[in-house]
Amino acid sequence: MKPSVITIEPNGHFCSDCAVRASAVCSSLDPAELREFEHLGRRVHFSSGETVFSEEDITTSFYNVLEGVMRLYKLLPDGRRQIVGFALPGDFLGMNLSGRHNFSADAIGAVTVCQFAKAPFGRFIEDRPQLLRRINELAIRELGQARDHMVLLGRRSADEKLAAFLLGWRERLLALKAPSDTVPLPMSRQDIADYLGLTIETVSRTFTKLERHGAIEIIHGGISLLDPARVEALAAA
Amino acid sequence: MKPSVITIEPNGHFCSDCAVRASAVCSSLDPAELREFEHLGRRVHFSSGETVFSEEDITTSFYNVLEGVMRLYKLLPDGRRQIVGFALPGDFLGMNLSGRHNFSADAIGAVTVCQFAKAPFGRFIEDRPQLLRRINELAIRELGQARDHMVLLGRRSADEKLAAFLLGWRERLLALKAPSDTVPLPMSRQDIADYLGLTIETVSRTFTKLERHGAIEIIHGGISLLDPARVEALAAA
DNA sequence: AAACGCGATTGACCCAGATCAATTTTGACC
DNA sequence: GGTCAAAATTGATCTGGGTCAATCGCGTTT
Repeated sequence: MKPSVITIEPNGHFCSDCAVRASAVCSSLDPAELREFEHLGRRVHFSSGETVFSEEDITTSFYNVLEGVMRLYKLLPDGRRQIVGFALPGDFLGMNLSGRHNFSADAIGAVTVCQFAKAPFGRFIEDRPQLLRRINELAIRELGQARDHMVLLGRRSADEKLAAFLLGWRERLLALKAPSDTVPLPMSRQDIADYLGLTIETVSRTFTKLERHGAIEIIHGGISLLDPARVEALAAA
Repeated sequence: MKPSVITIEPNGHFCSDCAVRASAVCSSLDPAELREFEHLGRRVHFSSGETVFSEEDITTSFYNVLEGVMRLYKLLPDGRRQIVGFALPGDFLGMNLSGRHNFSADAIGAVTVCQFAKAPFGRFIEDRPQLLRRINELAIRELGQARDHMVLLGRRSADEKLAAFLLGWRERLLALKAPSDTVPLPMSRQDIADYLGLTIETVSRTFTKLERHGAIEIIHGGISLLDPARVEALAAA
């Protein structure tokens, strides 16, 4: 889909009111710094399915996710896709060494990001090591998640993959909303399959199987964890 | 295997002569800083198969690999293993958020590391943002490698996995030694299998198949790339 | 040099998950 | 509310890679 931007609101907001103020990279900035920081970023909206950046693109911006969900993925030349993660509010995107994004990012549903041009952001960070430290923390956290995901991809069965995915996703949403046994799944079955290294049919069948066994209920736009303990047992296996 | 240390040489070396001086975290330090840094680390040797640290251990040290190869892995409760990477000279280990290593590390063959106690290293880094920046670079590089590996684990066939592994391993060794079509493989077949999400039998059969097709030759302690172009074609697929 | 042990290879068979092929359900738009 | 198109489900069948089981090669020990 084309990367047409729906709305741009330069300076139309305040960092101090920002939903991700406490969790994003900005949590490392004091109020004075925040006021300066405010001028560097602009809110940009993307609608469902739009591509925020592509794998082969030269990196010109960093992004702070404010609202919505994004899929982060890599494609093989023949079209096979691996989703390497889902980005949620508070996530920071765009760090790399090569000068290119090494994965692509699409909006799943409506997404708002705070976009920073690379150069001014780089200058701002220069004399603020605590911001660098925060970015480093986020990178290290992601690295840990990436390693966990390698275990899932390399060594777990389809049932275990699905169960671990549901629990992991619920866990991540915990930071954003009240805990609940109803787990919204804004991404498609194909997205889930490409995240777990499965096919869409296997994802569908496995959901149905879990439902037949009374572990979950498939509801509109997500699933309900009827028997969390059973799902946890499956995921741990 | 027990973590018995073979040799300890406190201060028995100089950073300025260090083999990894130019590539490791220390490349961000100037000569004066390096002399101070020298007092923080101590060389520690491990022999083949010894565990340097374990997944569940509280992190008390950071490690800079000086010589040798290590396998970094995670275990599932039932014993399934996923190797999340191999560490080579210049690699930096021990960064984490939780206060615990989130993977285990064993020596493959003899290994020498430069070990830093967590607290003094943390203090040293405090007012040296360029060291922090260097650590961040290494973390981002690893994150990119981790994402590539997810694609391999989730979406590639056994043939592609092996071919990509051989080329990737050769590529990494390029930074350490002269380029060559002879690729040493210090790790066991089981290690390769656990890195690629395969079984030892499939690794063995796939090597044999590549050899029958004239793409590689299996030699003692490694393989020889007879037809690198063909292996590249397989890996790209 | 015989015996041992362990990693690697090879063969026979099997099965989890892929592939192929219909439906069925959902949702968006006149 | 009827018409499509896309997403999801379900069924039938196939297969890549796993499992189980020898066997081989080779360095080590006695």
